[in-house]
Amino acid sequence: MKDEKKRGRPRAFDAKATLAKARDVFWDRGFAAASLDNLSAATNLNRPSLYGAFGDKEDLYLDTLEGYRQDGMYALAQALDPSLPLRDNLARVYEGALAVYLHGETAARGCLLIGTATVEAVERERVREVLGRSLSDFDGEIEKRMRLAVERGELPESADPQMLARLASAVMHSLAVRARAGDSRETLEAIARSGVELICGSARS
Amino acid sequence: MKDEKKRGRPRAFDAKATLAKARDVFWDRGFAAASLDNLSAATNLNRPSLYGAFGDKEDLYLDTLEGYRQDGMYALAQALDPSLPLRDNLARVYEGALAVYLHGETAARGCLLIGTATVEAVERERVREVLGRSLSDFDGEIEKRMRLAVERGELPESADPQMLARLASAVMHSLAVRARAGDSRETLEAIARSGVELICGSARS
DNA sequence: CATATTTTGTACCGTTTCGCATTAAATTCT
DNA sequence: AGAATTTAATGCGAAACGGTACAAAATATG
Repeated sequence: MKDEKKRGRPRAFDAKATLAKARDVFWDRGFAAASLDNLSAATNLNRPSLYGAFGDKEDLYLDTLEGYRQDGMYALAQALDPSLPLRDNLARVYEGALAVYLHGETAARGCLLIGTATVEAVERERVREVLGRSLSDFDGEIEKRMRLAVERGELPESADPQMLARLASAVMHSLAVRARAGDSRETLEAIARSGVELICGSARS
Repeated sequence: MKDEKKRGRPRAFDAKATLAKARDVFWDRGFAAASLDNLSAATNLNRPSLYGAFGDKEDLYLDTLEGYRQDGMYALAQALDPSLPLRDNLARVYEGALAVYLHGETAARGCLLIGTATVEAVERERVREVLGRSLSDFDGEIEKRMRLAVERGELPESADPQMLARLASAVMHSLAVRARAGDSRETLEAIARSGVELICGSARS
């Protein structure tokens, strides 16, 4: 399913690598301020090639968002390894997020979705749909782990897995915004630690 | 200090009302996607008048952000009325926020700062500065109330007012993002309730 | 009333924007 | 080898962009 020789002239670029470069442009500038010329320069692709391969600017943007979402979900599942205590799971989630969020040149980039899709969500339905789905998928994955924690006794029976998951996500949303607002790594790590403590606090383990 | 008769032709518009209309445009479209024509149409002001009164687009945007920040700080101080229990204070903060965030035509607008300034913060230092200051001022105001709560015994001595305040803000940040992502009022209210419960949970009152 | 000063409205400028039309190049199929 | 097909590259073009020059209008001052 990989190397089906297609008929015409072969592509001189790797679609995945191109998407990654386009993603970085959107990440820094946002969707609206990223011009096709910016994207063309960053990907070393002419505008017509970009257009032919990915569609218009919004299509390309949605592609990068979808890839980012999938990468995030994979990293989340890794961090939530159920053989580790819930506390460690959450700490790993935040640690991994901060590693991504703080990687910026002039200023930290935060989260691609929260940092750049949120602003477009009001007027672009497709963006709003991806953003909404990304957030709720994220919640859902954490919720699964929370439910397991209740079953195992890591959390008391009275704990509400769905709500705890949403609050765990809330801390991440805040880290994403604050990173982009210029908060220091130390501050963000302190918030992450306190978040873990508060959410796992009811666990007497 | 109000009605100093200035020399030339008087202004035919109210600066504050104009800023409010411009703010609405930025709120829906974001800074980058809001054109001077959009702003001119919404404010019923010609572009040169806009420019003369508020400077360039970024200046105008920063003005609206600053006004929004001040309004928010005032509303926050009101909600944190120290004659009420901490629980009620937090609930009022979130209730007031949701009333603002859910007011949208097609989709909910969320928070002007988190929804539209975050994306510009990376490349526009002045926006990043206002956003950072807004977030930390907000944290600080809640922190004051948290410290009072510890003094009064609403929270245990072991509670960390600064961190609890930052986590209380985190819930707000999440509400802001989720509103714009299309979450329902019911969902957001449930998150707010759970947030209050979790943060005030250590209070045995 | 004349002058100075500020705001308003029209029109315009150079640039950038997105998207596409067209042609050249590279590969497979016959 | 030649036809068919897909991609690459150049360049165009109409529209939108932010910003400003300039003249007309409206007020205060002398």
